[in-house]
Amino acid sequence: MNDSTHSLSRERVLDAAERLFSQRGYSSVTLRDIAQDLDMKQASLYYHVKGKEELFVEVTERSLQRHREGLREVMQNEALNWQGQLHAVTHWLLSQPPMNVTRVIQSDMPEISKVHADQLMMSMYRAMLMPLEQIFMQAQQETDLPLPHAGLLVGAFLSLIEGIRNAPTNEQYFSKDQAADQIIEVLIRGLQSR
Amino acid sequence: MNDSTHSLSRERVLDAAERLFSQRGYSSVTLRDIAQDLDMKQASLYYHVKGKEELFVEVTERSLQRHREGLREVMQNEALNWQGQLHAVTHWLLSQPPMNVTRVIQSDMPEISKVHADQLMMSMYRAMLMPLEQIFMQAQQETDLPLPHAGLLVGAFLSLIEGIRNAPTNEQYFSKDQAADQIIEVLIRGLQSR
DNA sequence: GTCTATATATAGATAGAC
DNA sequence: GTCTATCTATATATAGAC
Repeated sequence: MNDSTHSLSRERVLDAAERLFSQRGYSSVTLRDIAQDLDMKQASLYYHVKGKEELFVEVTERSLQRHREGLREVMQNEALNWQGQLHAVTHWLLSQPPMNVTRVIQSDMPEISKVHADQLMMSMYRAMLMPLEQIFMQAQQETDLPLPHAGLLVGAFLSLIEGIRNAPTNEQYFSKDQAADQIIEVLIRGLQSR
Repeated sequence: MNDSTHSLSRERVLDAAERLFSQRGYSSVTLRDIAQDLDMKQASLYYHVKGKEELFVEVTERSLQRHREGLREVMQNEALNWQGQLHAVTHWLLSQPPMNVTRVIQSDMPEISKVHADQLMMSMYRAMLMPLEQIFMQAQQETDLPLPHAGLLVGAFLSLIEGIRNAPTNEQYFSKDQAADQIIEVLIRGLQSR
């Protein structure tokens, strides 16, 4: 899509970069970290990519396109009600390398050029915020409670996902997906008794 | 508490460092950024602090102690029910520079020494996770719904706070506190009609 | 307490051999 | 495609004048 060569080793570079960037953020990850992860030398990466910023933009863009497609599919798969969609997209998001919207916006974006930052913001909106808004707009229509604006709910929901990701697995017998289901049920039904 | 001198200019250094670190994270912020913010030269910072890592640890520790004290106060102020406490601690957290637990753990901690990381993890638990767990344990007792483990709820709640912080203020006429109240009400009552 | 100057370390990037 | 060697830029850190 972006570059010419689609060799296998290039894919490996992108995969490693995406995993590291998405875990620790743009400025925390060095090209040497990525190379080391691949048992390569830092300079060898330059055969595959133009530079660090271009690498970050490409893997983030690639991840966002995958999110766009993945969310679309999981949302239209069997006409679920919005509650079911909420569970489904949660599981799908947790199956992916973390797309920590908060950190990307607050820490990563300021480190790259404005052109690239604007581009990623646009993609992020189209790939994640727009699709998820649809779910909450459905909820708006069905409920008789006064709900916050859908955009606000989407931001809150995406934060929740990242919170679940580093939930303490120590003291419990639950998988991430089970923990996620429990949290999503709270989001749907509330903490309070009826 | 930590160092000897408590001059006014030292406090200004710590304040600037805390604000920048808490906004953009450890590795994104350079000592030059902090110095520039204070109209100083980078080298001048070394009169006040031993180094970047020590500066980060000190301001993070200072912030956590403030959180410990602030949360304690706001929670015992007038015996609120847990719903009221949830709103109160939310407002208090939003009045502070962001303590983005997710980013601190995932991005900042790996950049510092294990000793310092362990120290901060401990303080973070005592200052934030423990006090907030009490609120959710109250909720557990009152509700007849099967709720997730309190630790999981705390993690989700703290993520929510950070999500609210960078909520889009563009298209709405609401303040952060109003947006927060709306989200917390969803957490309490749920999205779904009763 | 802050400065200039500089040392040292590290990161991104390039050149060229293989 | 990957390597070694190296350049350049930037960041942390130190020395010493004022």
